[in-house]
Formats: sequence, structure tokens, C-alpha cells
Amino acid sequence: MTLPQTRSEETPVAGTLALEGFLPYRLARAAEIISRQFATLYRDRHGLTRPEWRTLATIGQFNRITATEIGAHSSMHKTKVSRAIRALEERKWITRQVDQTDRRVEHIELTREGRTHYRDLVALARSYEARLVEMLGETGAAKLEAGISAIETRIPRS
Amino acid sequence: MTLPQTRSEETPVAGTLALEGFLPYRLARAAEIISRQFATLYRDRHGLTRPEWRTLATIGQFNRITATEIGAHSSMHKTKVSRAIRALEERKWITRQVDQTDRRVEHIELTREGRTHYRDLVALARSYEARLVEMLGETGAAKLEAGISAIETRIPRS
DNA sequence: GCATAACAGTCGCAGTCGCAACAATTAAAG
DNA sequence: CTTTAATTGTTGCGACTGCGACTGTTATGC
Repeated sequence: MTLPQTRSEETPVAGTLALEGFLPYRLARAAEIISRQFATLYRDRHGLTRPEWRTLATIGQFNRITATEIGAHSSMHKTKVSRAIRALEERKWITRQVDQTDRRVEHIELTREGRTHYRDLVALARSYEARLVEMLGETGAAKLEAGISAIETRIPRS
Repeated sequence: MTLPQTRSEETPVAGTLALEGFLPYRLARAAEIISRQFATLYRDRHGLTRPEWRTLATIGQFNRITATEIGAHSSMHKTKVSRAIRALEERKWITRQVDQTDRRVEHIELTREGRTHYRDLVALARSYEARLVEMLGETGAAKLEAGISAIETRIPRS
């Protein structure tokens, strides 16, 4: 285990918790490592932030979608979605049009330019995921996915 | 899978990426669910933030430790550590003393009061982890840990 | 119908974050 | 030695975050 260099002088004390063995900490740390690594790719390539990437990925996945639906599908707070949408609109990667039967709702679609970038990002994502699975090994990746599935199915959304 | 309610009208489009199946996204989401759930516990009970909890956990794990070592052991940026230390000091949960042979270094220890809270937090952490493993099931938890271990060992720290 | 509640999306604000720059100190180079 | 580089911990700053309040609109209750 690539532990952060363990301290030389100090030794763990009895009656304590080993942070590096604590499951929630390990999970958070693992996710952050992967998240940062992947984020570097799309940030360097397209200058996207994490909320923008998720928003774009969701819009591209469906063809026409609303802000609320984006938030539900990508697990993001509505303000995050709102700001990401604005940023993508300023780049002219998406367009919005007000629903005529319910004028609270805006439908969002990719522009031609947005679709081009989306395709590129999908390729980037697929290739990163493939490399990731390769590094983890088939069984390592399978176990990780099974563990995540357990969380998705068994942990009640607070 | 407790998916965010899938959209009724829209159907996934070919040539796209399914965000909900994308491993980095799923991992980030799973970690956030757990992290938030556990954070609610120590926030409600002691008013701690996440960096403060990690810092306290690290100080308690070793008896005497420096800020840099805390950061290395808990995967936190040094500014986060610095601010967490100040907050804990203001609560009088820790004390610092300057190293006499290298006055750049400060050694940090728990006060009596800090140790009390630390013990309580350790109990809280252990009980949460136990409940978590119970919810995930023995095999689910084991697979999750194996997957995380794969990340810890096989993914090069950028 | 009309008042009230619910909902979509935006915005102000206060809190948090990480980066870069910094002061103080110690180590290394020559 | 003396200059330069490296290290520890802090701070200023701009960017980002989520909460609550808000506008505009549609649905519901009576």
C-alpha cells in the first residue's frame, strides 16, 4: 500500500483509530485520486471544471434535457448545474429554449460545436476508464465495481 | 440501483457515455454519499469540519506530530491542515510547542479535553464503520476494500 | 375563481478551497 | 564563513461551494 510516508519516530498508540485503515477515509481518498487524475485530462484539454464536465456529459447523454433533470442525473446541486449551464452557454456549446407549455422550464441541447467537444470528451473518458481498469486489473476493477454497487443499492440516500 | 429518477420522455442516445455507469463518476458519488453521511455524525456531535476531523484523528493516532506529517498522513493540503490546527487550538483541544533544535517545526499534542473528544470520535467512527460494513454485507464490504486497495497500490500518485 | 402551495431556475452571501507568495529558519554548496 | 537552496508553517487572494431567499410560473385546495 502506498501509504503516505509513515512517521519514523512516532509509533501508533493503543486505543486509537488508524485513519489509513478507516473505510470512509480510504474510500474518499481513492475517489479523490481518480477524480483528480481524470479531471486533469479534461481540464488540460478543454478547460472544463468538474461540474461543467458532468453537466456536458449529461446533456450529451440525453439529447434534450432540463436543468433539474441534469442535477438529478449527475448528483449535483441545482446551483452548480445553473452555473455550469451558464458557462457552457457562454462557450456556445449549448443552447436553451423555454418550454412553451411550462415557461418555468428550459430545455437544453448541444450546439454543433458542443457536440464535437462532447464526442471528444466521451473518447477521453472511455480511454481513461480503459486504462484505469487495466491498471487495477480485471479482478480489482470488478471488485471495486461490486463494492460501489453495494453502496448504490444498500445505502439509503440521506 | 437507486438511480436518480431516470427521465421518462428522453431515451439515451447512441454514441454517448452513460454517466451512471462511468467508473470514476460512480466512485466519486459513492465516496460522497459515505463521506457526507459520516460527516453528519461528527458535525452534529462536535461541530467539527471534515479537515478538523481528519486532523484530530491523525493527532490522536500518533501522540505528538507536526503539521507537515499530519498532511502527509491524512492526504490534506498544508493550508487545510494549518487552518484545522488553528481551529482545534482555539477550542483548546490541542497544544503546540516549537521544536527547540529546529524552530520551524511545531509539535502538536492533544490536551486532556482533546483526548476526551478524540476517544468519543473514535467510538463514533468505529460504530459507523461497523454499521456500514453491516449494510454493505461482508462480501460487499470486502470487495469494496479490495477495490480500494487496488487503487492504493496500483495507481501512481500524480 | 382566488388564494395558497409547489416548482424551475437564479442570485447574494458567507464560508471554504487551493495556489502562490511570504517570513522565518535550517541545510547545502563552494 | 557566506551565499544559495530547501523546508515549515501562515496568509492573501481569487475561485468555487451550498444555503436561503428571490422571481416568475404552474398546480392545488376550497
